[in-house]
Amino acid sequence: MSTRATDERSGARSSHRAVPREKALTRQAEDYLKVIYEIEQGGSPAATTDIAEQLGIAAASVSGMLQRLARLGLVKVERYRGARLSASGRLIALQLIRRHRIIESFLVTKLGYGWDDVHEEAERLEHAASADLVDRMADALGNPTADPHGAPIPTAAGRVDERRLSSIADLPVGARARVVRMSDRDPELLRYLKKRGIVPGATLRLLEREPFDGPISLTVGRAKQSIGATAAAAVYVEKLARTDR
Amino acid sequence: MSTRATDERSGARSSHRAVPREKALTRQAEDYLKVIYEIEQGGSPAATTDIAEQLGIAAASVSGMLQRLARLGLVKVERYRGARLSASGRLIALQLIRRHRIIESFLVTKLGYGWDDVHEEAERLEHAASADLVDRMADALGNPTADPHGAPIPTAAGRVDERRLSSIADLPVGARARVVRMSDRDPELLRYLKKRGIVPGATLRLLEREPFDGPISLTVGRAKQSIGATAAAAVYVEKLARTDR
DNA sequence: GAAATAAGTTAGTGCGTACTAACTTATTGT
DNA sequence: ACAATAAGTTAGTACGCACTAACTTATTTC
Repeated sequence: MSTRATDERSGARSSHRAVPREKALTRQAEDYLKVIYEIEQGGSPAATTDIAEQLGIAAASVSGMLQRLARLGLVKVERYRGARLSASGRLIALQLIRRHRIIESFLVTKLGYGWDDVHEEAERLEHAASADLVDRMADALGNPTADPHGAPIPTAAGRVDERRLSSIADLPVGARARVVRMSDRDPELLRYLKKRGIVPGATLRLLEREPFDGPISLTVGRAKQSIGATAAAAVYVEKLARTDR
Repeated sequence: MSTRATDERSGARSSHRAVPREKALTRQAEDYLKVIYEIEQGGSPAATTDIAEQLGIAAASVSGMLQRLARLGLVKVERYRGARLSASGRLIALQLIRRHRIIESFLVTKLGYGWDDVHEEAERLEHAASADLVDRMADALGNPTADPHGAPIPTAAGRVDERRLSSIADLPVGARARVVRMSDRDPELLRYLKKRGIVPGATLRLLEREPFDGPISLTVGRAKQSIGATAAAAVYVEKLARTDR
């Protein structure tokens, strides 16, 4: 409650240096960095089309913005190959994700939002909230390490657990697993899954999987369920030893 | 906790009508409406230069934006005369002010911010927070009717107490008055005033006033103070009958 | 490995929102 | 009343960030 950093988005002081340091990014630029980060988590550089699709804009617009971000030193672009975040771009993306997840947690815990319904609100607030505010929210929540969907919250310095988790869609038949986190994108889907008991912490066993993205049957607790491939891909799990009972 | 309006800033549904209905204003447009509202509270239409000064931009830029706002039916502009809000512009301004004040209250009450230090944060959040969020914050606070600086909070429908208050600067010598509210603009000034006991609810008596915007001496509680004209102009009061003790 | 297709880029356009410079209208002081 | 000054406007420019259309480079497939 004591050491508060001075506002980091006023852009007032200049301290003329060669490197064109953080000049208060626009909301759009921030959004690009975030989706590039997320796409990169898949292993390969972020392709123009993928970024465009995530943001719901035309691919041509992305080409333009990537050049600007490259000029700002936030991404490295290889022409016709895709973009990767630079260290500073990555930091910004992680801070944004931190904000997003803390805000989601706060909305759920302190303001009675449903966990399936906070994404959009957080999406807007993350660009407006100062680092100070986010730290205070985190304090008020007891500095949680995961958000309501089970996603890990990066530290202010940008450290996160980036382990790749498998989704239900990747599980072999017969495997037992614990739900660790789920995508926060689609409220409908989240409600659907919640109704079926598929929430972070739940334990499940995969019974069988039809080919061609067919239904996947599994037990959740002692209930037997059957879900589609899209739903399965949105649920990330941690495998449990088969010998667990 | 039940009836939540659908998001009012998505701008997705069209329902083609003649009137070009609210198409999700930009942050800037919203800011213009707010300062026009505030200036208009002074009695006369908002002059271009005044708007420019409040927003810290060039007058020429304001002329341009006023035309756009007029096109959107949010203000009425009389050339070379200034702008007034239309009914819909006014509503938007009041909703923004509602957001601002509820957010300020929330930050102070629930997140430990100092009342002298919330303005800037609220200034950003008010554009990002949905009506739903603001209502939830208001609920969590017990639906306060004034913010930490004593400013009245408009209802969601846009009703506010718009009585003009006099500032300390307007008080006649000898008058007793109670501090009702103060400008939230300048944190420094607020801290200065707070240190002197000049906060909403405080009672004071004006002892004397030097001419030419000279110092004003007054008693606050039983302490005697002397403050400058600028500080005095930022404190709004309600006169008390001289016979009060 | 050449043709077909997919992915990516450039060019040109439009809108929002700022700027400066130059001009016009309103107000004020003598 | 008229010159000086203040206030406001237009014109032209720039940048961010989107778009479509047309072109280029990669990848896939026969």
